[in-house]
Amino acid sequence: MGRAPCCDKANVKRGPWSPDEDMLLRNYVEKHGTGGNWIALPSKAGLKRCGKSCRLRWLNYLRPDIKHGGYTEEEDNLICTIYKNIGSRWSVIASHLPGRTDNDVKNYWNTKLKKKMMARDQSASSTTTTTTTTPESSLPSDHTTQTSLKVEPSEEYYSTGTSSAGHENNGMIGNYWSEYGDGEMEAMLFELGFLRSYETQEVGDGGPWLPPTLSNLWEFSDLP
DNA sequence: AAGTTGGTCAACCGCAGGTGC
DNA sequence: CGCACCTGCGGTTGACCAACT
Repeated sequence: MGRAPCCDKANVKRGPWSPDEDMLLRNYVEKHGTGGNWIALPSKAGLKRCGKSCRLRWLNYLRPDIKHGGYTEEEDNLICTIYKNIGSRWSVIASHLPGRTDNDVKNYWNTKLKKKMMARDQSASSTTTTTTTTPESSLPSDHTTQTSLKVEPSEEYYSTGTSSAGHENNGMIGNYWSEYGDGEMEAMLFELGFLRSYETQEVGDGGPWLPPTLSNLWEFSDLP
């Protein structure tokens, strides 16, 4: 005996959502919230849909803060950098892009960004300039082409805030620091142009890890 | 004009993991 | 501890549309 299906497939509507269905779902969630139970939500909202379908529709399309399309160069590079560090963990990648969903990021990567980055990698490999001492294994493969990849760091990255790891210098950066390994984080920061130079620091036994190159971060006011 | 091909994106599927009983 | 239920996730599918032949 297998697991019971999440819904009665014969009695739920499938396929594209109609404007009426969208309105029902939006109205219900805005008025009552999800109640932490997507399975029961469709019947309460008057929808003949599977709970999973409702959840997906809300998260990927109806949420008020959703952005569609219009990816910036900065977002492209951030997606690429994180992807090369952690792979296809779309929910993690999307969590670093305000207003973007995992589905959206995944689609964008598969349809556009992958090709774009492959083309960029190819052109990078055809050039022979190598300007850093960064370990190849821990960096995006196109890290050597800083000029073509250069991202203009934004105020957002430098927004004030205190990370759980005590990297009080940055809001977003601190969040990343608490999520990724120190080496990876440093590599990513260098990639994005936040570090003056990339150099690792040995961490002594027992001692608390200190952001080795926090002083190495460009101040927002004196970014190169 | 009709058929074909390729790109895009919303939606579905099935699995893994978390949680409560 | 084992089971059932639920959510979240990543991979995949399929409908739609535009460009091309």
